[in-house]
Amino acid sequence: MPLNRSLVSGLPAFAGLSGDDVDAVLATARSSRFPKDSEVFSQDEEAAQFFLLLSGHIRVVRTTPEGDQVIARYINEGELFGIAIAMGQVTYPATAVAAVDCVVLSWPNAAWPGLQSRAPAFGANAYQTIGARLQDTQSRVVEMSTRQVEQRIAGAVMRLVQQSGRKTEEGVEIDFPITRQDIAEMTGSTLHTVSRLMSAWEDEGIVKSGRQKVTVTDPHALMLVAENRRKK
Amino acid sequence: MPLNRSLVSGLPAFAGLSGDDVDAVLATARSSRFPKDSEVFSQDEEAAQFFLLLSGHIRVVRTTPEGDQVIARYINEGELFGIAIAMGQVTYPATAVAAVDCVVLSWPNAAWPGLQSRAPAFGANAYQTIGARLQDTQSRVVEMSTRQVEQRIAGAVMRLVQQSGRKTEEGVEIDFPITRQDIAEMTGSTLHTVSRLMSAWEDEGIVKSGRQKVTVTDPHALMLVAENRRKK
DNA sequence: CGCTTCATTGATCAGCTTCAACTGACGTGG
DNA sequence: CCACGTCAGTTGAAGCTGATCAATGAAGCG
Repeated sequence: MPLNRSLVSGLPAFAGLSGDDVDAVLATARSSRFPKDSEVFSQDEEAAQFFLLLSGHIRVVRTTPEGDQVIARYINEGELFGIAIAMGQVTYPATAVAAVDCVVLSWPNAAWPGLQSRAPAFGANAYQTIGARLQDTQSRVVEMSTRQVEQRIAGAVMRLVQQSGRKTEEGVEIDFPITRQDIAEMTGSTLHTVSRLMSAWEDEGIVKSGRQKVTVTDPHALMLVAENRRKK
Repeated sequence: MPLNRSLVSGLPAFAGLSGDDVDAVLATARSSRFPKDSEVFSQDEEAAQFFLLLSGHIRVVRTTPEGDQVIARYINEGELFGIAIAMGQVTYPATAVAAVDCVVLSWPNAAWPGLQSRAPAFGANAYQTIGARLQDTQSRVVEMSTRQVEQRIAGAVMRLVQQSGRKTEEGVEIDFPITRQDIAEMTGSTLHTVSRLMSAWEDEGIVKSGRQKVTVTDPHALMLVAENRRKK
């Protein structure tokens, strides 16, 4: 069963491609399901494919030799991931875990050169994705070097709701289950500190949160926290 | 005066190119000198060119709106930098400062598409550079999240001597002037902490350092410090 | 229902920043 | 060429942020 171009035609990764080009790219792809908590690929594993997330949310995690985990990023619907091939990497530098049930497209790496020549815009979009991630990651280094934990956590939560927020009657909720531990691993902190701060924010009416759930009720106030301009 | 291909033919950025291709790439380049402490390009400035460092050392710095500075990386001889064009960026995300007198090649961004088709391997090498920097930066995030300041500083010094070391009779010296403040800005620390730790290392016979100068006399011991496996 | 996972909250403490003062090296202009 | 100003580095003291340790509670799951 061939994949329908309407699945992907609106995505940034396919911007600038003709309908025929889209079909040509899809011809070498296949679609698969990954249940919640399953791994799409694993750190240091030989990179044989690259991926696009059709639906769901994926957590990209790096583990140190000592066993410490750091969340490199969350992948949202429509984004490419695992594109080691486009960076000239032989292995995946991190593990990709389905944060919820996911549907992904995958291409064998062997298809990459052909796609490059058949639809150069597709390759260019992939490179742009990598460039954007490099900038994001640099910004994260700057943030970790210059802001305190509370500001970093506030910033991380802001970004999560902006990229993966879902409106509810209470505010904007992060669209997938996320623990205090997860937020700690995104910010270079501990679940204890995250818990304390989120409790304090809840008292101030900035967020509402529960088990694996975070809802921002006052985004403006959270922004002020992130910028350290809140009146205490 | 045309540039001689022998200037660059051994560099990774030109790997896989025929001699004619190298000449074609060089045809659109021009060479210029930047004296110590001058800026090659500036953060948020519109990106009009991309660069390759022929000789010298360049410091790439990000400045926050609050005025905090973070050193994103040092560029070594033979490396591409300022390749915003390859990441689809309109402005430079950081400032590039000559750490010593430098010679750089520069290309107008307008030449990029032509180079891509004339010598695709050149483009591929640029993308590989970006991919490698993304991995480096991710590793830095992991390091900042999981290691203490002493380990991070030791790791940063190790990397500097590996990438830009020059053998002397005392050990391996970092090949350009670097201050405690610079090392602090690379590691998310302060010049005071860097100074204290380097003094302690000097007492232990691991390094010798002076004004804008760092020499590692016992790389193995420094590695142990970086891995937190030193017997105190 | 018992077990596991996730979250909360208090108490303690240390690693690192911040503040402050001082020293020595460099270079430059009179 | 020397005096002085600036820059880089050192080191002590104090204090705070955030980690660590510990214990308890609540929610979900098999």
